[in-house]
Amino acid sequence: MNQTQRHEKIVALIKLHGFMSIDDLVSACEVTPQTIRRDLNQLAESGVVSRYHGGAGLNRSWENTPYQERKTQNREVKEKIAEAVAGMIPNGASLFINIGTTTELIATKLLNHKNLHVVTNNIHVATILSAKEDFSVIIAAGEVRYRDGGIIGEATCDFISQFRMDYGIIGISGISSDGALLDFDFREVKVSQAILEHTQHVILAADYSKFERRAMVEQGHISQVDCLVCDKVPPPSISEIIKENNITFVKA
Amino acid sequence: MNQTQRHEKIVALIKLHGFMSIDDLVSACEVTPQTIRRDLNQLAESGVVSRYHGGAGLNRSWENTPYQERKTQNREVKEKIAEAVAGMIPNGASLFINIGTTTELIATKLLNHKNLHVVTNNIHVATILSAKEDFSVIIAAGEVRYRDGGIIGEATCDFISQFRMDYGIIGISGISSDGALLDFDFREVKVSQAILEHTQHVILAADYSKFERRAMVEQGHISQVDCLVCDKVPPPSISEIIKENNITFVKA
DNA sequence: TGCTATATTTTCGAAAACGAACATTGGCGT
DNA sequence: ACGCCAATGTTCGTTTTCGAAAATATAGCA
Repeated sequence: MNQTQRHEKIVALIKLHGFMSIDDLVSACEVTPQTIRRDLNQLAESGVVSRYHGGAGLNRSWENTPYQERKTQNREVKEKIAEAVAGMIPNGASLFINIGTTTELIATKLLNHKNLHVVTNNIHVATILSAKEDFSVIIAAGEVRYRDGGIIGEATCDFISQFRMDYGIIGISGISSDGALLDFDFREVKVSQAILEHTQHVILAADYSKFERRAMVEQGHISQVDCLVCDKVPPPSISEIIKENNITFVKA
Repeated sequence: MNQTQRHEKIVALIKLHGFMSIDDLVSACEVTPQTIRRDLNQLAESGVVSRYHGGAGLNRSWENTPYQERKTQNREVKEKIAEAVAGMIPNGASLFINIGTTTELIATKLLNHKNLHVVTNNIHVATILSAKEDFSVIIAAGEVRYRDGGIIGEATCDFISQFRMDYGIIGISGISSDGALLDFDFREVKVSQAILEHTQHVILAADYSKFERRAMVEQGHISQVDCLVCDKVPPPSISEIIKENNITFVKA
């Protein structure tokens, strides 16, 4: 095996496992620890992997995709919201889960449930939940958006419209003070609307920062929602709308 | 922050990053290296993470799903086949990619191409390829099979039948000596048939072990294929069929 | 063949990480 | 207040890993 080939192999192994110790790589490549060290140093130099004492792991820069960053924003808060939402879903229920970092977190919290029937247009949610043998996970068709793994488009809407589920879990980009639900991509909005229309109980998961964010496309109105889960009590204008429409508010 | 909270935080960080060095965790948790060491040893003891010199990484047991194991079987051979197949695809082409460990590997080798249009029923392929901004990745709808991330079912076939692509890349479970293509799941077979029917050039990627494997469901016949990529020359009976049908054979 | 460049192994002292033992802190119940 | 116990910090000798340098192997070329 050539040096270049070995480098490729090492990178592949690290990408597969997340981390490889020197010893692991020694037995995988059948060369001396020193050679592996030299390889790792070179690969680290060129920025392909991150060097650590005893081995090497995934490159740090990979974390810095905008999407991954968003994922760590407000993580503590989002986790609490996610747990609260997961607690509202009974075993055996059928549910929609749409695009969003929060909804993805909710998916991980649902892994201890049993016999859920899930329809989603989020490829990451599908991957997470398909690990459970007793879940039936159905993914919508459409174009996969590269930045967040969301599936959008007309085909997606048509597909979703075939179902009628117990729960719909949706995230949102922003909520304006008059209660309008806002998003950035009109194709995603269509999908969300389809979910809203084909669901018994709609649960909106939104951390407080969403009340201060503007977005371009109107997705619907908070009055279409049955339950709002948030980390803080929303601003007065929203609170009033919630009361008027008998929306359950859950503070995580 | 108490010990339990810190442990949770450590596990979360490791799951997020794949690997954390002692130093990283020290600055993240603001405790002594020794405390982190103690924590990591406890967590490693209870099997939550894997301990390494200088830090800790994701648990090894995660790799041992049957699917992940299959993925590393014959890896060297499959990589060569994958590279050969990827080399046959021109930039800007449209292609189907179906379920299979080999096809997944092919997807990773396609990452250096430009402007591909891909339709797939493999959730892992979709995840891999959606990382490229200039690709359009379309995923089929249907139920996600937990063991390999394949999407199958009637809806999947209908969806695929809407397209007409340049290339179809398919894997296979087994090939019998009379040239029949075999698989284990009849729902998957339907999808493969749909792909065969809606593709200009069908490329079959199969390592030699497939010629010795039996499977239950007949998916089609090797004569439907335009090109076979394999690591060795197939057995005589197959070679004859290949010649008779003018199938291109590529040895990786 | 002999020369040169590159890749790899071997060797070895320095630096880092390790674990064990001991000291300190901060609840918690009596 | 007192002692108890678990968690954390501190110290120190030991083990592991590191990287530089020298020795060896491999390949290409005159």
